[in-house]
Amino acid sequence: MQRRFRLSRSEDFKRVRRIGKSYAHPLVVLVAQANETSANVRVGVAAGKSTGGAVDRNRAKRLLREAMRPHLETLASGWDLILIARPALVTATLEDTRSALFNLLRRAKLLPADES
RNA sequence: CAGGUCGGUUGGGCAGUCGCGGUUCCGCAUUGUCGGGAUCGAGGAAAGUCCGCACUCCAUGGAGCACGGCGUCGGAUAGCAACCGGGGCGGGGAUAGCGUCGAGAGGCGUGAACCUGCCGGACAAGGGCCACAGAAACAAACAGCCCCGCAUCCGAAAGGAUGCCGGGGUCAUGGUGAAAAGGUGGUGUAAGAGACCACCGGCGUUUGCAGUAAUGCAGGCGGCCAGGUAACCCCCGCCGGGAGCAAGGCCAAGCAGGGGCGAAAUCGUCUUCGGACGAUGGGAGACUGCUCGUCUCCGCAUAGCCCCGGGUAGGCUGCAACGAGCAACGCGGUGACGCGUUGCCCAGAGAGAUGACUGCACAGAUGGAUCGCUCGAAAGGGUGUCCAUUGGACAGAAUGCGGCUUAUAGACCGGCCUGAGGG
RNA sequence: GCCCCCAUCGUCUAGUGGCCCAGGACGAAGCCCUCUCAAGGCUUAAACCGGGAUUCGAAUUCCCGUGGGGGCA
Repeated sequence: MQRRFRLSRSEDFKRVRRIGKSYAHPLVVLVAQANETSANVRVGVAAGKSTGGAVDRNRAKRLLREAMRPHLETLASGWDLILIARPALVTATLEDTRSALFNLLRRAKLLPADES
């Protein structure tokens, strides 16, 4: 996932967490907020201390970024998303993460019509 | 070969596809959050932050005190208390092994490699503490033993016995305790005691030998014996200014022009009579606890590099390297480490890059085949081959280095000690 | 990333190296009281974060680790 699709500013994270809508899954939590000023989708990835050590946190974030990658070009633009890793994600495979993320994106009605 | 023990190396390989970050080059009807190429991209602990440095800031890093740290000897280093090699005293190794006694069980003596803890001073001086128990915790007499006196009794006397009696000697014996003025044997004595003697143990001192030294071994002499605790205060010696890359520098933006602290003047010279300069004294601040010393500012209502409050959470730099640099080889050293030659330029993010999938081999583990070799009477064991399943730990750089500590599946290599057999 | 601090029953805490197999309060359990509950009374259980060192003796002193908490642009 290239940097231009990433959410990085601290204030952006705070805004999305405060007023965005959240969707939960045992592996991952999705927080979404519409943002007209942004040209494309921006995604932030987070893993708290409860996820594990530095190795586990990095792996969880990599899995989420890799699972999100195919959706970046097709998703409706103007959305800021945050993906929060849960402890069970450490033992999940890439396929598990993909299906969990697909499930969440559909529930948030972010997928284009032909994919859903 | 068996058993024990210690150290070192490694920390997964190859290929393909997709993806991420840095550097650099090229391209463009599209100069961008563009496209393409080349190249580089985690560790031995990157971790804990326990020590030590580099570097930066505190104007300079000055003296003394306070405070803190360290403390056997020698070495290594830019530096370190922690690293390396020795020494001493403990604990383990040790139900090893060896010797000896024994029918045996086992007893006694001695006990390697190696691991591990501690290390100035308690005789240079001083203070404190040592609960409970115990008579007494650094000096002491509870019981006991012994002597003398007195009283009573027995006795003709000599003398003997007894004592809620008195005075003294003594620590051998008893009990307490973690610890009670060396141990054994003798001499000695009223009873005893290093009071004296022999041997042993310990301390001090001295000579010789070995060693750079700590120290060890052997001998002589001496008082004959001095409790423990300094990871309690303390004394002696040595070392240390403080903070830390969120240090620090630059730019942009933003909030403000808020509150607190706050002194004392005197004299001289010049004067255009407003004042200026100098000296003494004072105040604020810096040197991060105090004093001195040094420096900056102020001068009668304000200065201040002071304190509080308020604001910013963006970018560039520090910061990605010619360095206490890395690799290979050689030499010196037991080793920490040093020297030389050659080659190399080797991660640099910023919500934080090194991953995913597939295939192929390879260590290893488990199960099976009962096929081969081998040990065995057998049960069974060892090893090879084939098949299946499984399968690679701990863990992620954030200014950089040296050491330590902690976590770590396995694989490979080597040293030392003890024992057995063979040459 | 860097720098500090803390750890004692379930919770909050006290505790000069020995008087501590660690005291108190709340809570818990049992009993008494009451027609029942509450209150009250009595009783009981329950802890020094782990390991090593110093010491005759460690919750306390020293070292190493573990787990929490806080501050710094």
